[in-house]
Amino acid sequence: MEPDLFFKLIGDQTRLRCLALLIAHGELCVCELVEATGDSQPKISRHLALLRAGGVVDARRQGQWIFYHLSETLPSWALTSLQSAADGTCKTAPYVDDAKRFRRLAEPSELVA
Amino acid sequence: MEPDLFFKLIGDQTRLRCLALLIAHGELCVCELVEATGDSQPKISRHLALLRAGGVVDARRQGQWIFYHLSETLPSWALTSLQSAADGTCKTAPYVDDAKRFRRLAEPSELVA
DNA sequence: ACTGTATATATGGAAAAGCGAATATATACC
DNA sequence: GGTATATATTCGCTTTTCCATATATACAGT
Repeated sequence: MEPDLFFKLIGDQTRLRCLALLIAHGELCVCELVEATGDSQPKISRHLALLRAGGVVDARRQGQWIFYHLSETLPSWALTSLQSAADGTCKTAPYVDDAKRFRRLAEPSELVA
Repeated sequence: MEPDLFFKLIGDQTRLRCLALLIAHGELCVCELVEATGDSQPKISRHLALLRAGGVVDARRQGQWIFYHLSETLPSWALTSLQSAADGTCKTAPYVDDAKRFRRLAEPSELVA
């Protein structure tokens, strides 16, 4: 894991939005990220593929869905950076709006469950 | 300070090499960074200008030299990220070699001083 | 004022990254 | 099998990024 490549991967708003959501919620499928961000599905998918190729996230298929989560093999400095990034985004647009949008989407199913 | 722009700035090897040296030594002039990295002066200067424009570093002129240091106004999440970046680079090429080269350059003048 | 050193900027070109639109693949359900 | 949903990939295009080279500016010493 090359530090400059790691930070280059992190240094994109679309990817950072996805990562912020993944950090907050642990594991999300593509369609949840698509709905939370309001971005197109191919766009999100493409950025997730980059994050996965770079070893930042990992994916798990469950039926129709593919769930993404932070890679377990991230070095500690990378994890710390991601946590700092989350601190930096947690009160900033558009990340806050993503979180709100996601909560609105999640609530109904949470109530059912 | 937009998180994605901050990380994009950090996500470049040349800039990360300069930042690693600045974090380790507090304040350095351009020519020291040029010699420690072995990169060309215009290249280093341009990247420093980007870092300064982005509010990551600040500069202070002293006679002929311009000394660069981390900006004092960096939000804490950015500082934490930079420290993590330093952790990630401190044992990796080419950052380690930069540090060695800098130490070789600094030693003689240290002895004089 | 003139020269040398330190630093900055401008130019031009190559490589990479980004996007939308369309298409392809994989799984689920009937 | 056939249709619907979830996800991935490809294509053509535009924008950005990075570099090397050349040039400009600022200060120091003489």
